Amino acid sequence: MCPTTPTCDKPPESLGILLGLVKSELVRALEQEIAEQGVELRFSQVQALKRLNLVGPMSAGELARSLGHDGGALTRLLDQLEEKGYLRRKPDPQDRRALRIELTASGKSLCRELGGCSDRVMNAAQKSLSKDERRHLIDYLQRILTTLRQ
Amino acid sequence: MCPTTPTCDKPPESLGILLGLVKSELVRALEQEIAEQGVELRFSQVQALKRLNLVGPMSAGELARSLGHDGGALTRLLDQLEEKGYLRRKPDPQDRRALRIELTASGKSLCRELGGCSDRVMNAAQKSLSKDERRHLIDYLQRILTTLRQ
DNA sequence: GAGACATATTTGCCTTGACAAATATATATC
DNA sequence: GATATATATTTGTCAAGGCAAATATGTCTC
Repeated sequence: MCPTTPTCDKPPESLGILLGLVKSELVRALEQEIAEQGVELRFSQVQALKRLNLVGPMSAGELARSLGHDGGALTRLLDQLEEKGYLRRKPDPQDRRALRIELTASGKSLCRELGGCSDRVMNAAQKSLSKDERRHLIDYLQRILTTLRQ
Repeated sequence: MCPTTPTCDKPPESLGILLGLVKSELVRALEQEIAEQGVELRFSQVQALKRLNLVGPMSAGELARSLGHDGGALTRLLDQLEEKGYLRRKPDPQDRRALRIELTASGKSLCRELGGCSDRVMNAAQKSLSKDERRHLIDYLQRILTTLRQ
């Protein structure tokens, strides 16, 4: 229906671009939902809090890797979230170079509030996909990621 | 094998994060491949050139939309590529507000050189996916994108 | 235990890209 | 055809995040 002829208005996006488009729309949708709850947080900040809430305290490096951020970016993300009182940096008793990042009571309660928010957005976004298709999507992406990282 | 218990080291990524991780690895891989060809271009610049090469001259707005960029970002992208001599801005004869962006001879020949580069990277990345799975992946992503844009 | 090397975090610098305001032109309405 | 509104591009401003250097600490080898 849309062959790659020069006359075709919308040739299929390359995978790289498509991924970027979907991600930025997801970010936009989630940030809007968050804002409607009266909370002032960006996508990455929400993801960091969710991660900490899900797996518990961890080092800055671990958190950076799981969010796909560089160390420098994470330092600044932590600054913002600590400033807002949602988490705190504690020294790691085993390793004096490292930090143990943990949610404050306020951070945990925010995560409870925000809990459904993110699920709602993700569900709405994947409305047209069946349960199986959603699983496959995640699976394909994880396989590509694994390949790219060798 | 990896239930969402607090003791699990690597709970599944959220879709939003996973998309970002895959995209940034793809970008990194492509930029490295490009650099190895001795060409100094970033991911977005390559995508813009490929797009122009594929569908022919178009307005700045069209190009921006197909790359998922804002107008301002596109102006600066065009500045860089025009500076390097790969494209030129011509006035649109039908609409004096608009531009007609077209590749120069140098831009076209660069695209020929780069042609296989991007395919190689994408193929390597999707090595573990079958033809059908690759088609499904694109399909799922496009459906999500359509949903998000209402 | 001294030196060499690896790792965790922070900081500085820089590029990319979003958003909004400005400008120019097109289109529609009266 | 004058006015209002919509669209195309450019520019200013800003925040996010990548990379590299700096610092502190851990680990390994002799």
